[in-house]
Amino acid sequence: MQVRPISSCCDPLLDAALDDSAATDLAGAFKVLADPVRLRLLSLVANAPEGELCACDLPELVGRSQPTVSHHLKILTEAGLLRREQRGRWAWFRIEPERLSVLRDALAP
Amino acid sequence: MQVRPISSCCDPLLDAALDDSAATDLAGAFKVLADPVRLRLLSLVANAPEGELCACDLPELVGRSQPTVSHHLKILTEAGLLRREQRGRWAWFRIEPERLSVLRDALAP
DNA sequence: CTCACGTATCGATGAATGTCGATGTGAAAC
DNA sequence: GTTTCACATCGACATTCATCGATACGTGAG
Repeated sequence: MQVRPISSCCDPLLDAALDDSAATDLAGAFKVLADPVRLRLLSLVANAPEGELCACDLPELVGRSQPTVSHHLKILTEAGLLRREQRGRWAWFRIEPERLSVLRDALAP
Repeated sequence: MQVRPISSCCDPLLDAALDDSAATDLAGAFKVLADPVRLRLLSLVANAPEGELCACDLPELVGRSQPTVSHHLKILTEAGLLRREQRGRWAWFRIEPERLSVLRDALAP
């Protein structure tokens, strides 16, 4: 999946008609959230004890193989929804909550 | 695409970890918004002069064939985001704005 | 009843995407 | 240097989906 960082692209949906390019950008952002495994990864990291989670625990938590989890983590990170930090041999992830507010604003009335 | 009416399925993403079934429901809702043509249809209807738009005008407005537009309108209607009203030979569409707030709440902090 | 027209459905097709086994990469431990 | 381990990338496959031409459906007009 081609992923661009989620960024403010447009007025709220109900306030102004989208042009073609803004619609493509916004649809791309929603596509990142349109997968159950990615939503679970996001919510697991967001609700982790210290606000962060080791990638090593995620395949078992979401019931998918290690390559599949790695694939989804890359998409979430490239979208800017997760921040990756390497510690020794392990990768730790945190939520970047501001990115979600961009999408929330696009749905605002 | 298999579409279910968008309905509240879960606490906000950042407040509680999603279980498998809630994640599937929420992902399905975001899938409806994950297409640029559907987003343009939504915003065109939402910003129409009288709050409603005739399906007959939409293929030209979004640059897609009549069957394609009909397909997307069905998905949006089944998701509950649009309301369809038949008038004679024409179909008119209005926004159902409450459905968007379900998704906005799922992204709330 | 028949025709005209707006819309929905069907069938086919090409493109995108989720998935996983196999393998590559890079860093720490010995 | 070699081994081990965590993670990323690759290649292949099956599935899903957007798209459109052809056609069916349904409603109002004549």
